Order: sequence, then C-alpha cells, then structure tokens
Amino acid sequence: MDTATRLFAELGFENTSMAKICAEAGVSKGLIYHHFSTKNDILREIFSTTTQRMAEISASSQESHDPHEQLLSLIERLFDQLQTDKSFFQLNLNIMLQPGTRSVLQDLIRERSAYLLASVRKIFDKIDPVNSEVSSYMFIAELDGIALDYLSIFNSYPITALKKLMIKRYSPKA
Amino acid sequence: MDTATRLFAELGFENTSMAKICAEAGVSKGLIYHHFSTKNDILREIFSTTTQRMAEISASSQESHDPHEQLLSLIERLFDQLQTDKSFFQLNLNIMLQPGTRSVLQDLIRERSAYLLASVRKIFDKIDPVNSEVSSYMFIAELDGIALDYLSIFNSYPITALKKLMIKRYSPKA
Amino acid sequence: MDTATRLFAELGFENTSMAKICAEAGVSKGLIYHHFSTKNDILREIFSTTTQRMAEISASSQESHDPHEQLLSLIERLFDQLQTDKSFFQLNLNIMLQPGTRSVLQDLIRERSAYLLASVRKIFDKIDPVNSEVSSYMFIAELDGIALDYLSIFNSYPITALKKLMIKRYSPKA
Amino acid sequence: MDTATRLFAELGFENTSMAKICAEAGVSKGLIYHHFSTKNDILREIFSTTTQRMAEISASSQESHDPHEQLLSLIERLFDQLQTDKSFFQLNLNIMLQPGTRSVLQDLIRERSAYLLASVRKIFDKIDPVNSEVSSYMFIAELDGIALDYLSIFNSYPITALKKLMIKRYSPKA
DNA sequence: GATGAATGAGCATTCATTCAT
DNA sequence: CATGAATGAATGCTCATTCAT
Repeated sequence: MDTATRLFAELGFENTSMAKICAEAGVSKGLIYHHFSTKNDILREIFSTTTQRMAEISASSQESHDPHEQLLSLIERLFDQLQTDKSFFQLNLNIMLQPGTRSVLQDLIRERSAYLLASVRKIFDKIDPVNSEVSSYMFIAELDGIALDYLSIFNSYPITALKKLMIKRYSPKA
Repeated sequence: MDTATRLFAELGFENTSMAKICAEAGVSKGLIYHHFSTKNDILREIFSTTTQRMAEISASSQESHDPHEQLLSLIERLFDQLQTDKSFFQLNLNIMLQPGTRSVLQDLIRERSAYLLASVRKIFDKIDPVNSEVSSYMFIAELDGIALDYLSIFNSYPITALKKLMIKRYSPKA
Repeated sequence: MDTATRLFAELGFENTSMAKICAEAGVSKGLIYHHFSTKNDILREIFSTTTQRMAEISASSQESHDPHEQLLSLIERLFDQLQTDKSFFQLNLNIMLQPGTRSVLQDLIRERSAYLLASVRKIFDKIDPVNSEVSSYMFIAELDGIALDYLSIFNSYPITALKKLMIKRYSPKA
Repeated sequence: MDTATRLFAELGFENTSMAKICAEAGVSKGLIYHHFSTKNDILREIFSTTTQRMAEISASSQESHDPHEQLLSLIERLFDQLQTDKSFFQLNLNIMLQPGTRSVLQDLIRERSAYLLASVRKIFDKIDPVNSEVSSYMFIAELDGIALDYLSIFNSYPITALKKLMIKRYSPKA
C-alpha cells in the first residue's frame, strides 16, 4: 500500500499499472490480488486510511477550548503538512477530481468532507453561531484554495505570507 | 474538439480513448490524426483555447476604473460561469492536477497562472500597493477554493452565500 | 522517384511511408498517386530504371574484344560503383531479399538476373566454352558475395585487397 | 519462437504482425509479451540462437587437423544446410540487409561476423599465413555469394556444380 | 496537373484480472 | 501465503489509398 500510494501520487492512478506496483513493491501479482480484490480496492483503502489520519489531526487540534486557538492549531498543522507532504496532498486532490477515481470513491469523499465540515463548524459555532455555516465553508475554501494554488497552479508561491494572513484573520491575538 | 472537451470532462483524459472521441464525433481516427498529431496535442489545444477565453473575461471586467467594481465584476462573472459550466471548470482543475496531463501542459499552466495573477494584481495595486501581492494570491485562493469545494468536494454547497460573502469582502459598497 | 529511392535505401521499403516521401519531396499525396498507382508501383519503376543502368554499364564494358580485358573492365566498374553508391546497392540487395518486396518484383528480378548472366557468359564462352556456365555463376557469386560482405556484414572490409585478388584471378596480365 | 522464425522467413519481419504470430502459435498476445518485451526482442533472440548454432557447426568441422579437410567439412556442411534450410538462410540474409532490422541487430551482426571470420582465418593461417586475411574474406565472399544467388537471385541454380568447384578449389585432394 | 481532407483496417503494445500450482 | 503464466479486450497511433475540388 505504501508503494501504491507513492506511485499513484507520482504517476496518477490511471498511469500506474498493477505490474509497476508489483515490481516496485517486490511482490508478485498473485499476492496483491490475494489481499485486494481490484485496483480500485487499493485506492479505496488508501483513501480511507488517509481520512482516518486527517480525523486524528483534526481531533488533536481540539485540545484547547478557545476556538481561536483551535483554528490557530489547525492552520499551523495544515500548513506544516502541506509543506512536508506535498505529494500526499496532491494525490488526494487528484483522485477526488478525476472522474474515474472520483466515482470509485464517491461515498468515502462524502463521508470525509461531511466529517471535516462538522469539525470546523463546531469551532465556528463558538465564535459566531449565526454565520457558522458560511464561515466554515469559507474557511475550508481558503485552505483548499491555498493548497491547490500552492501545489498545482503557481510555480513559486508565498506560502508563509499566506499562512500569516490566515493566522491574522482567524486567530488575531496570536 | 468540442466532443473531446466534453468527453475529457465527463470521463477524464485517461479514460477517454481516441476511439470514443471518434465515435461520438462521427469521424474517423485517421481524420483526427490528420489534424492533431497526438492525443496530448488535443489536450493542449483545448487548454490554450480555454486560457484565451479566460483572458477575454478578465479583460472585459476591467472596463470600470474603480478597483472594487472590477473585483465585483470579476466575482460575478466567475460565479456565473462556475454555475453554468460546471464540467468545463472540473476539466480544468482535473487536468492541472493529474500528473500525466499536468506534465503535458506544464508550460501552458505556468503561462496561464502568471497571466491571471498579473491581472488580479493590477487591481489590488490600486487598493493597497504594499500588500497587493499577498492580497492577490489570497483572492485567487479563495476563488479557487470555492470552485474546488463546490465542484468536487461537497455534495450540496451554499454557493450563493459564499458569493455574497466574497462580494461583501471585496466590494463592500455593492 | 529520387526521394523515394533515397528513403527506401535509408529506411527500407516497409518503413518508408508515402507520407514521408511526400514530405521529403515537397509534393502532395494526390500528385504522387496521380503518377504512380500504388507504392509497389514506385518500387517497380525504381527497380526497372536500375536494371537499365546496369545493362548500360555491362554493355559499355564490352567494347574491347579480349575477354580478360572485358572482365577487368567489369570488375573495375563494379568496385568503383560499389564504393561510390553504397546505399544504392544496399537498396537493391534489400528489396530482392525481403519477401514482401521480392514478390512484387519477381518478374523484374528474373529478367535482370537472366540478362546479367547472359552478359557474363558471353565473355566466359570465349575463355572456356566447356565450363562457361559454372564459371559465370562463380564469377557472379564472387562479386555478389564481396558486395554483400562489404555492404552489410563486416564493419571494416579490405575492399581493395579483394579487388586486386579478383583482377589477378580473372585478368592475370593486368 | 519457432512460429515467429517461420513467419519472419515467409513474410519478412515487417510484414509479420504480432497478431499473426499469436494466431499461428495458438497463444495470446499477452503471453508473448509476458516472455518477450518487444517484437524486436524476438528477432534478437532468434538471431542469437542462430549464431550459436552456426558456432557449433563451425566448431564441429574443426575436428580434423588438416586445414583442407576442415575446409572440405565446412563447405559440405554449409551446402547441405543451404539446401535443407533455405528459408532459414533467407531469413538471416534478409534481416541483416533490411535497414529496420539491421539496426536492431547491429551488435549481434558484428559479433557473429567477427566470430566466423576468426574461425575461417584460423584454418587459412595453416595454409598460407601471409595471405590468410584476404583468403578468408574471399572464401567467405564466395560462400555468401553462392548462398545469395542460390536463394534469392536466380531461379534455377547449378548448386551442385558450384559445390564441386568450391571443393576442387579449396580441398583439391578430395 | 495538383491539393489535402477523409477513410478504416491494421499495428505494437499495455493492462487488470484469473487461475493452476 | 505466494508465484507467475496466461488471457483478451483496449489503447494510441500509422498507413496506403481515395476522392472532391
């Protein structure tokens, strides 16, 4: 699964053949098909695992009770990860956007996004319950947009400046 | 090219075979290869055409001289297009993110993003020259993030609420 | 036809597409098909022309009446051509040997080889009528073998040494 | 590989499609590509195998210590094979001459011809060390030329007469 | 004489998947 | 748990040839 994750990230799901995964992982085709029933299955497994890891991160940033501190923690963790694990985020964007993989993951995508939205909204409820829905969507859009632009659109990106701006906007005291 | 655009958007570039394009377009394989030298070539042609259309939109929203009005115009046009041409935007995100297509379009992506950034920055220069760079990136990130979330992440999305929020933020008088 | 000859020699008949010939010759496909009805037709035309040129060479070396001088002249002309027009001889060997082209040229090959044999035999009849048939075949085999080895088998070939040996063998006084 | 060899000989390499080979051999395309990575690879494998067989023949005719007996043995074996395995020799000539296949086999051709030359030269060294190089080349040219003319140029060929002539020339006592 | 758009069969190769061992 | 031979449909692309202009 590690090998598959890496190759999907590097080459894209459709351009990664089972043969390549086998070769890189040093196992036989038979063995992979002994553990996963299809190539799509591997993808779903990867996506699920990732969702779990995201949930853990999100949970861990809710240690504080102050919503602004929670947002600060979330922003910092996310920017950290973004810069550390570029290809990991790229993979996630990429499989959610490509029609082929997207349809395979439909239910898992829905599940993950609902969970993340709920997490964020719990924080914004403490700040401004009336507008918490739209604030949450906007907050997520900003983070997603920055990730997208940083990872895939611009060649050189002022990522730290944007991080500071986000922090100023959402955790002004910090 | 219309058929190809539609199929790439519906199925993804890698899942759209030349045979499918030919069948849908009602022409022979030979003819397509008489006009485009590779499948990648079709993709590049589509991407270039799209960039041109985007440039036209961006140019047309610079009729006014007031920067806030320009931003308002830009936001309104973009949200309009987003809701009208969902699959068209989806295609553009998708091919910029997938490694296979991304590498084919590298130079064109760079060109387009540089152009769009410059366009936006020209507006923000009038509002706050000191922070115009980071403001521009943030503005673009917000729009890209909303587009991404609307098109590919959330199942039901409060798109009009987010549009209002964007307008309030960037064109407060409107 | 010049372009076709060159490309057939460089790339082989099967690897030379009509499109390439057109491009190199700077004419349209339509025009070529206006003059030649098929690709095979071009090949036949080239082969015929070549046979004519060979006949002229053979005829011109029969100016002398002394058979040894005739052989000397033949050998000298042939070795000259061999070293000057390598790709031309290569083409001729190659199309006579490849099954696809061979069957297209069957009648022309038979015609050419019969003519050349007769020419040579006329000379050997003057030297030793009893063995003239086998002598002729052997003489031709030697020349063909040298050409074959020189053009296609060995990397560096002592072509002048072999020329001397042939002259010594067939025109001892020279 | 047997099927491929036969078809390459009958139709030529370029005119033999993988589909034909599969159909004749009664196996699937996938299987062939499981064992050979390309069509060129099959050709190389065939050529190598042939070289090995040639080396064995050449070695076995060096049992005697008398050079004339060695030449006699070589000539006899070669004429035997020539008449038995016509299409096999045709294939070998044909792939060495066609530019497409020739470039695929370049290194193998060089290797084979160097080996054969060395073998022959070892014999001629015993007869006339001073002229052994040119004698070897001439001997090979005669055999190659006879093979070429017999297989591909003349329609009816006095092959036994030429064999006798060769024997008389190189192994006079026999 | 000259063009080039159009065809459709054919080609080498790839790939997810199956299955006997 | 593990192998790798085997399948066959699919893929991007090429090519000789035709034909309306």
